[in-house]
Amino acid sequence: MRIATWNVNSIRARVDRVLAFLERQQVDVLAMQETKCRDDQFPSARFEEAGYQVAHSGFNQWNGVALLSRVGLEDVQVGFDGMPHWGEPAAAEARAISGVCDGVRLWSLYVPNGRTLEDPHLGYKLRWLAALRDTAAGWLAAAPESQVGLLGDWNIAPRDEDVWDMAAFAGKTHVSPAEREAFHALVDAGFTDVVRPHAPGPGVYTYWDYTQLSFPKRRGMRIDFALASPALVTRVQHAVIDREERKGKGASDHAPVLFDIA
DNA sequence: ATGGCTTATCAAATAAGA
Repeated sequence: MRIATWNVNSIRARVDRVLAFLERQQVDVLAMQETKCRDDQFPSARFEEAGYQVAHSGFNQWNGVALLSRVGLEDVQVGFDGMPHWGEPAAAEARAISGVCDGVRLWSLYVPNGRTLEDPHLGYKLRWLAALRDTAAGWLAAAPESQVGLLGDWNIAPRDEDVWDMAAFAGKTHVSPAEREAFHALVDAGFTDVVRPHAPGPGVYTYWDYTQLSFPKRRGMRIDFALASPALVTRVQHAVIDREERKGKGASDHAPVLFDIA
């Protein structure tokens, strides 16, 4: 089974490209982030025609997460227990959706950005990650053999080599100790990055800013990850970051991240 | 060096991304 995660940065602007990607890479399950639309605007029919079941959560033009599966999509859940709220009035955002695909519970996660180190959004980001850790740790405590994948845009560069130049990120989010600790708390809870061993750095990224010719200059960030529970890790055979999808007209600023399980 | 692209939105500036 081939599983992928991709921040598509608007599904309506990218649907043809996503369909071509699914065909080219023969993807069985795709977790998408930043669909940037409401449920009624999501192009479900296009994916159903291609043989995929669809689950989407989107409330407005911000955020939005989805799952596509051609190997079954059962017990869909929107949000996770204890997921923090944001905004005025405070409400749950469309940043988490999951379903069971051929026995594996896969999550599509869009971790809050954080914006700046002084912004309240950073506290929201850290609370969101802490709540995810607590809830996900509970799943493994209750069922240690459960197969769970936490896939998505984490908006964190866990290592210095995960950004093109640490000096350029001095005083910025995504590389702060607090954010990195929040990421490692998930790892410590039993969720392993299944892609890095197959796509080691330095210089290996999943995101490149649209501005300043970042992509051709190879100035990127590794911020999209697929983390797997212990029972799922043992099934992983291969993984790759599809850099080709960042090329050309109409590309998302993120590249898809794929892995195969036996 | 200033957010220098890209997307969405009550459609022209603004918010958000990271």
